[in-house]
Amino acid sequence: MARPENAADRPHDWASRFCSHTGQFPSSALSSLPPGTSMPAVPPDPSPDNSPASGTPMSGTAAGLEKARRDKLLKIAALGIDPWGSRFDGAQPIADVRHLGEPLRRAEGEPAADDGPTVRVAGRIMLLRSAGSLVFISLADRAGRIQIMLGKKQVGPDAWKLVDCLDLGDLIGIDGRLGYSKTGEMTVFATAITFLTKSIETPPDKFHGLVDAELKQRMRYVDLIHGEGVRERFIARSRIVASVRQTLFDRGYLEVEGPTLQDSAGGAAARPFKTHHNALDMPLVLRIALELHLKRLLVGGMERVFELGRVYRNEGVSPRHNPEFTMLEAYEAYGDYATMMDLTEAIIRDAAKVAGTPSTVHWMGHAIDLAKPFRRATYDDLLREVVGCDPTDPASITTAAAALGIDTAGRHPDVVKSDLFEATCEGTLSAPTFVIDYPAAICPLTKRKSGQPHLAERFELYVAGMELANAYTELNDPDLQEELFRTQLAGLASDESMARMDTDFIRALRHGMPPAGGLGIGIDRLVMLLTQSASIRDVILFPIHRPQSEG
RNA sequence: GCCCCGUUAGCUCAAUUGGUCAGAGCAUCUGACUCUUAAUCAGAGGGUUCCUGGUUCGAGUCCAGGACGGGGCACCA
Repeated sequence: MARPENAADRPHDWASRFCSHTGQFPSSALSSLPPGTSMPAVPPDPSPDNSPASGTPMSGTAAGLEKARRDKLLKIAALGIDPWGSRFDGAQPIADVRHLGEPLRRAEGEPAADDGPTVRVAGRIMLLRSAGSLVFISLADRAGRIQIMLGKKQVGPDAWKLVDCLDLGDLIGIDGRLGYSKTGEMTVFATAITFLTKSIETPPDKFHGLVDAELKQRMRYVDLIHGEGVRERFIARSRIVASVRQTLFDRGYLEVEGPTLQDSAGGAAARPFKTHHNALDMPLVLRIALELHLKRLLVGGMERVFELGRVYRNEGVSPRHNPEFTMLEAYEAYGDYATMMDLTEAIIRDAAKVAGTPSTVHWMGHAIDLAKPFRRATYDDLLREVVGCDPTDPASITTAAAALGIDTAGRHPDVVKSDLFEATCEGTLSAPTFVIDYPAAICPLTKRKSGQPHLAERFELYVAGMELANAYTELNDPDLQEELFRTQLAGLASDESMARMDTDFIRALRHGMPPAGGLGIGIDRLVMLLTQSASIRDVILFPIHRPQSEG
C-alpha cells in the first residue's frame, strides 16, 4: 500500500490541517519524500494553551506530566507538522551506521569532525541533553544507539522550533553527517529533523528503567524500550525458535499444525482449559500436548514431522510454569529414543550458537557445560546412586519412599517410585543428563524395552535440576495401546492420568504406525537456559496476570 | 487452594521504638549554557503512603479483612 502522495488524500490527519506534507525541516536534498508545499513563513503562534509558569500546581502530577507533552504536541501541529508522522524511507540501521563510523574514529581532545558520510537514521529519543542552542540526543533503533547533535545554527530557526518540542520517548528521523564530537563520541551532526511520533506517556527512570517485575510484564512495551538486555533476550528467543526449525528442516522434517481445539485433551497428564463452540453447541478443550495428532501423521506417511506451538495446561504458575507455553514435538519414523537423544543435543547446541550462549552457562547456581556430550544414566542407576535403594525391589522402594514421607498406601509401585525419583534424584541432575528407561507403568504411550516389559524406552533431559525434554520410542502396537488407555493406574485420579481413551487414535495405529522416536522440548525453558533467565516470565513476552485492580 | 514476604510522587528508592517524617534522585515546569555523556547550575511545583475497617491523644509504621505481585508448597509423567 503506497503512501498517499497528496495530503488531500488524507483529509483527517494532522498534516492536512496544517498545509504541509512532511514534518521535515528543512527540505533536505537527501529526502526521499516529495517536496512539501509552502510552509507558513511565520508559523502560527504555537501555544494554544500557553506553557505553565513556574509553580503551576500540577506540573509534577501524572496529569501535569501528560499535559506538558500534549502542549508540545499541539505546538508541533501548529508548526504544520503531523505529530503522528508518516512513512520515512531510507533510514539505515544504527548498527550499520556505527560500523560506518568506526574507521573515522577520533580521540578525545581532537577537534570535532562533522564531515563524514551523510546518513539517515530513525528511532526513539532515549536521552536528551540541552546546552542552550545545542541539543544532544541518544537515539535508539531496534539494534543500536547513536548520539545526535542538533544545533540551532546548523538546522535553522524553523527546525529549532520543533527541537524545542522534543521529549524523551518521541520518535524522530535524522539526516546528517557522521562524525565525532569533541569528547570522541560518534555523533550524527543533524542537518534535518523529521518528526515521526509523539509520546504522551512519561518514560520510566532513565537510568534504572522499570524494575518492578509486575510493571515490566504488564507493560512489556516499556520494558522492551528501557530494560537492560530485555530486547536482546527476546531477540535471542526469536533466533532460538528459528534455529530449532532450521535444525529440523535440515534433517528433512516437515512442520505441521494440529488442532488446538479438541474434544478430548490427550498426550499428557494435565487438566485442560474448557471452552465451548456456540454454533456447534459442543464443549471443547484446549490441547495439552501435540502428540496424538502428530502420530496420526506418521501413520499418514509424513515420516518426519514436527509442530512448534502453544499448549495450554490448567495448572499453577511458578518460575517454571505458565498456563500457556510453547512446545516442540518432533517424530521420526524408523528412529527410537536414542535417535531423539542425538537430535535433542543437536537442537540445543545449534540454538545455543545463535543465541550467543557461552559454552559454560552459569544459571540458577549451576555451571553447565553445553559443549560436551550429555550424560546418559538409567532411572534405576540414579535411584541406586542417590537413594541407595534397590530399584528392582518394590519393598526397598516403599521403605525409602516412606522414610521421606511419600504416601505409599494403595498406590501403584511405579507411581511411588516416580515420586521417590522426583523427591531425590531430580535436584541432583545439574549437568545435562538424559535419564533413560522409565518404569513402564507411568508411560502409557511408550514402547516397552525388548525383553524387559517393566521398562519403557523413554528419556527425560534434565539440566540444572529442571526437566527440559521428554522423549520415547513410540508405542505402535494398537492392541497394547488400547489396553493401556483402559488401565487406570491405582492412586491416580482420572484427570491426572494420561490414559484417556482415544478410539480414533487406536484406529490410526491399527492402520500401521512405523516404529518411531518422538521428542518434546519445552521451548520456554530452553530459552531460559540459553539466556540465563531465572523465571519463565522473563522469556514470555506477555505472561498471565490477573486483571489490574481499578484504583 | 495453602504458607511467607512486598506495595510510599509518573519511575527508582528513603523515613529509628507509633510522635514536624511525607523525603531524595530521575522525570516535569521556569531561567542560564553551541561539545554534552544518567550533562551541569539556580529556582518551582508534584502524595488517597494499594484499598476498607479497627486500636491509639497520635498510624507510612500496630491489628483484621480484601486487591495485586514475588517466593515456596500443592497441582503439573
